[in-house]
Amino acid sequence: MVIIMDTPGMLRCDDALRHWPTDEAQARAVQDRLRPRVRLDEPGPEPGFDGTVVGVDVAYDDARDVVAAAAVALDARTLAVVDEATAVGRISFPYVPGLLAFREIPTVLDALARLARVPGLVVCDGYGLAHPRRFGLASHLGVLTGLPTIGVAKNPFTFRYAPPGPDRGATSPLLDGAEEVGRALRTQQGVKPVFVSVGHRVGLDRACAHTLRLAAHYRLPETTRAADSLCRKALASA
DNA sequence: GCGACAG
DNA sequence: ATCTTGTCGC
Repeated sequence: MVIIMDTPGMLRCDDALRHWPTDEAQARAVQDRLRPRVRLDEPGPEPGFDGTVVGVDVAYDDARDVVAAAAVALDARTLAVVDEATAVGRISFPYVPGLLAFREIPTVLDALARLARVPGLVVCDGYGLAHPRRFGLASHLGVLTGLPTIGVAKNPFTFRYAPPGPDRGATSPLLDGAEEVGRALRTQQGVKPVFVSVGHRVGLDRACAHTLRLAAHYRLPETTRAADSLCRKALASA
């Protein structure tokens, strides 16, 4: 069912899924066990690299207990859509702040595995390092797949920030106390910033550069807009 | 104990 | 995330 591409540093995703936690205590233990495998020492692919940037997103129908995920691949140079894939499944975990990954990742892995090419970068809805235990959705997905990942969130979660300057590209630190866990990034003039954090194998500067480049026309990156639209369609026809 | 809380 | 109409503005 889940066939993940051959990536350096990847984990046995099928094992991870077989031992998927069923309660919050188990889930937190999984995060604590996997967190040391996050790699924060790589700059990550440079904007315009030769490969694909893949956006992933998930939509839910709690009444039917159905979840649909989408993965949309854009050419990193032209930002043209070159591939897309979807997957549907059962809801595997409730929404608990701090444990979002356990709700989203199984179906996202299914969708990712149906892409024709290995992504060069995966853009997630949500957070990576900016997480109570420094292991958000983007970091978790990165560690399981071995792929470079970043998180782009629409809300500051529990973190603090001063509003970035008014111009497109302005940033300000996203803070957990005194620690910078990500950045608020103004992607368009006159709109609320988005909140960028690193997931796995990507530095914060490049994470922001990719996000800004992907958000040339709207507040949110094209990757997440495309994935959001596709997973809703997949849910409607599931 | 109470409120806050990615999606 | 999701429930949901019209409406203000470019």
